[in-house]
Amino acid sequence: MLSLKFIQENRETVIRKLAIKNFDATGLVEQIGLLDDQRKNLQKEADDKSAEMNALSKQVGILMQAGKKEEAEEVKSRAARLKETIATLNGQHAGTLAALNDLIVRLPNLPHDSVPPGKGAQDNEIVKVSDAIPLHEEGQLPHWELARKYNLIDFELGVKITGAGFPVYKGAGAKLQRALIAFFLEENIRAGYEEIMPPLVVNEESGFGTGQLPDKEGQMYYVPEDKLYLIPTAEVPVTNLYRDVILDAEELPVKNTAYTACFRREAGSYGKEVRGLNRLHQFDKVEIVHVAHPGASYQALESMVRHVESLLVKLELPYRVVKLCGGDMSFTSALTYDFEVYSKAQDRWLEVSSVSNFEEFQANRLKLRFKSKSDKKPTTAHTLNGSALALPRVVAALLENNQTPEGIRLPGVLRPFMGTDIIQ
RNA sequence: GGAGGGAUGGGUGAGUGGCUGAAACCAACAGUUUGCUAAACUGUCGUACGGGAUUACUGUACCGGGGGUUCGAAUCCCCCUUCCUCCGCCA
Repeated sequence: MLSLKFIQENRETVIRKLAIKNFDATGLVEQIGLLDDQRKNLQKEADDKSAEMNALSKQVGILMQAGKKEEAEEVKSRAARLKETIATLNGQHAGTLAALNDLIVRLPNLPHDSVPPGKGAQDNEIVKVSDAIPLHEEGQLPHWELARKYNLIDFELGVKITGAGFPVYKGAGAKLQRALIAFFLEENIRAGYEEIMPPLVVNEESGFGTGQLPDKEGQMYYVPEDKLYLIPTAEVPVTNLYRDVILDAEELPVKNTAYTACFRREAGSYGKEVRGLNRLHQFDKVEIVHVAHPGASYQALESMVRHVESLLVKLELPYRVVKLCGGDMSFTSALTYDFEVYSKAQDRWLEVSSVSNFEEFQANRLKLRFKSKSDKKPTTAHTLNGSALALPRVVAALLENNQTPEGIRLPGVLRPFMGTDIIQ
């Protein structure tokens, strides 16, 4: 969420920038202004009455000790009447604050100045395409057929034991998962990320902290008995590590990486979008998370983009980098780069990573701040995250792009983890 | 799952109804002293939201979280969370 102070001091900017995201904030900003005035007035009034109350209470104590019982009783009854007034004012204040919050959380994050306008995916800006994009050839098999041919993944078995979207990886298929996870983690650690292995379920506070709740509630699996949510991404537990935290300025930037399974209900998806590995309810992903100084967060974003790119280069996959337009960006992001790999047999671009700077948006909710020794007040940090990388579509592209009559040729970097460079 | 005991500022830890936003010590930070380091001394040393010439100063709230009793709660009562000890179960 945006901070109330920022909204109040930058009303025009908020409205102008959110228009890039095709969001008309005019009414909300105005209502927020009105409610904020109301809130301040109520607080002043309630605080003043409370001060009065505290003074009276103190007086009662002094009178009692002095043995002036009657006078004390008189002051007591005055205080009792004041108490009701204060309760009413506090109630109104709480109500106003809640209403104000409801409005504030409806405002999306402001897009960065460089975000191009646009309605959807067709307006995204392609910032880079790797060399040598292979041509689509007839007769090549899509990954779901290759997975069957080489006995790597059994989709039907997943349906039997769980349901659609829960594939069973077998043999070299299972090993390839482990290999990719290990490869990504090792690369991330080498790039300075500390590995985290977090819980796969989180509580409600964490869901709110990163913004999955309340609006994306239906996209998460939920365990009602324990009020726990299965994580849709490692971003949730890892970023929430820093909820309600004031870091020392010297600790920045925080760089974490985590492998987790991810669970998504994906309500409303269908057709070729969900074929094979294209969209799953459970999948594996290695995530990178940054907590950065506000002055350094875009530098951090660039370094994450370069790092993710290096992974795709090492995997020898054809890829492109896309800067999302205002209309295609998420609610919480200020700037997002998507990485897509080309799938030859499907003749499609598949998203394998999304790298975003959320600036203060998540940190405001998380109350994630930092302070140097000389600072009087804490400053809100910036958070960023990205996939490095999500497995299923990488696997799809690896299988489809590397099919040969002899088998699936694997890139050299996986050899140490697979023990071979061909799947037969 | 059952029984009992805890949760106080960065840390240790005092505080059982009023002058306590919280003693003391440690750590940290700034200054004085010093050839440097150390020591010593002095000061600062939580967060949020208000008021204010946005300086000074000042109000309110917060002692794990929520509710209650009271003129007044860190302190008493209830619920929850969590940690420790014991029992049960268990990878």
